Amino acid sequence: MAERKRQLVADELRDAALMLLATRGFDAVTVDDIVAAAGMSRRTFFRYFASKEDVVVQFLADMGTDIIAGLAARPRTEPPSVALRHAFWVPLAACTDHEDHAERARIVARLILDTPALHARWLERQIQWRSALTAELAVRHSLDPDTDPYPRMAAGMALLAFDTVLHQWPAGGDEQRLAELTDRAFAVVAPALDALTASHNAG
Amino acid sequence: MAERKRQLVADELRDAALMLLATRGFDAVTVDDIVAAAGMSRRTFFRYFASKEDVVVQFLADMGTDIIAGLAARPRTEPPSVALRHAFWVPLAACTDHEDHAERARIVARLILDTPALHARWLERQIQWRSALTAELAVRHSLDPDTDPYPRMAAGMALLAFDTVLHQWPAGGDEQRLAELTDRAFAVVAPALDALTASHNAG
DNA sequence: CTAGTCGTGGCACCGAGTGTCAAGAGATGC
DNA sequence: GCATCTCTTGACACTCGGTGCCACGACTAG
Repeated sequence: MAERKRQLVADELRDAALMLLATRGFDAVTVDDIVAAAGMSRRTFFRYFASKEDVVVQFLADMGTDIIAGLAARPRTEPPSVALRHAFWVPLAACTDHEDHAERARIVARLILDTPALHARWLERQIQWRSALTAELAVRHSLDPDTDPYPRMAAGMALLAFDTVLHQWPAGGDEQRLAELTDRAFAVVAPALDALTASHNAG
Repeated sequence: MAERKRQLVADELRDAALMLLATRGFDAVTVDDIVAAAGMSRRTFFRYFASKEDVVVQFLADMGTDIIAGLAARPRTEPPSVALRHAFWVPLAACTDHEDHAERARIVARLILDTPALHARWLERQIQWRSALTAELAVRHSLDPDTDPYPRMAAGMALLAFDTVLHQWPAGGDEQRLAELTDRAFAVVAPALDALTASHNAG
């Protein structure tokens, strides 16, 4: 009951923020502007979001856990490139499901790529995902993540593919090409990802 | 003449900052602490460094340009993995040349990896390098960096290898292993980097 | 000795983010 | 219905990073 109200307030804040940020740009909007538009106090804003950047980046909060869970759900017999591509594709496809959700996601993507401060936060988030992915890949292939560079770098390559897709997405127009972009990006890193099976058996 | 004094002041500031930051931690040291230790005014600090993070990150300013220049200097007949590994190895080896310079570099590396704010800046710097590397790789292989994902991802993979080396460097003890770490890291991404020659001729 | 230039310090200011406290809205118990 | 307890909110004050502005002092040219 109180939880719904909390979510409602957060949504109100987030919508007001996204609208202002997308139109005026990140740096030209202060937190006071946002709370004025949402009709709340400055202090309340920081109770719901840890920082101004957080309003935008929190948008991708669940995506990370979904990716990890998706990877864990893939059968271990699958080559790394395939398992990782599927794990990343699921939340990416979810973004394009709902019409308004997709448009908002593109706004967020643009905003993140255009704003240095947000880009930095997005990169930090990526690093968190990479840590989790590294751990998952380590157990998946029975490797020590501290000594063997493969798990960390495999996770990094998957994120690199994901980042490339995100970079090309707002630029192009069609949404259907998202799948194609994803396939092409993962195809580039696939040779290195799947070279594990040989080097693993060898080393 | 005046240039030497500028450099002298900057060094003074940087040394004082690094000493405090390394011992007390990044967040526990204010700019006022730094300028007090260096015997200068707060305003002067920001004339030499754009931000508190900049004191640490500027340490790696020249490295990026060196890497790009190093890549441009490699013969085009070289496979991408070899050319990139050499380009990254040169400034990395330079860090280990001078004794004190090496120790300071390790302090900086630790500081960057341990501090979220600095880590974010380092990632931003990496992105700048990636842009330059992408452009260089694009002309190097006659590809369009906007449509073909390879240049961007190849640059990203090289940086991923570099980042992995930096991550493993302060953890281990020996400096001689730096070359070994670099070789191993680049060996992981080499299959994807050198798959270009086949896909390029095919596509 | 004077005039122009440049680095510097001091000051005021903005914006992000935090701690603290009082007031109000509900839910609960009598 | 009323007291009470809790949870959220708003307001104020404060710290700190960062910037604009201006005046002072040093250094140089004529």
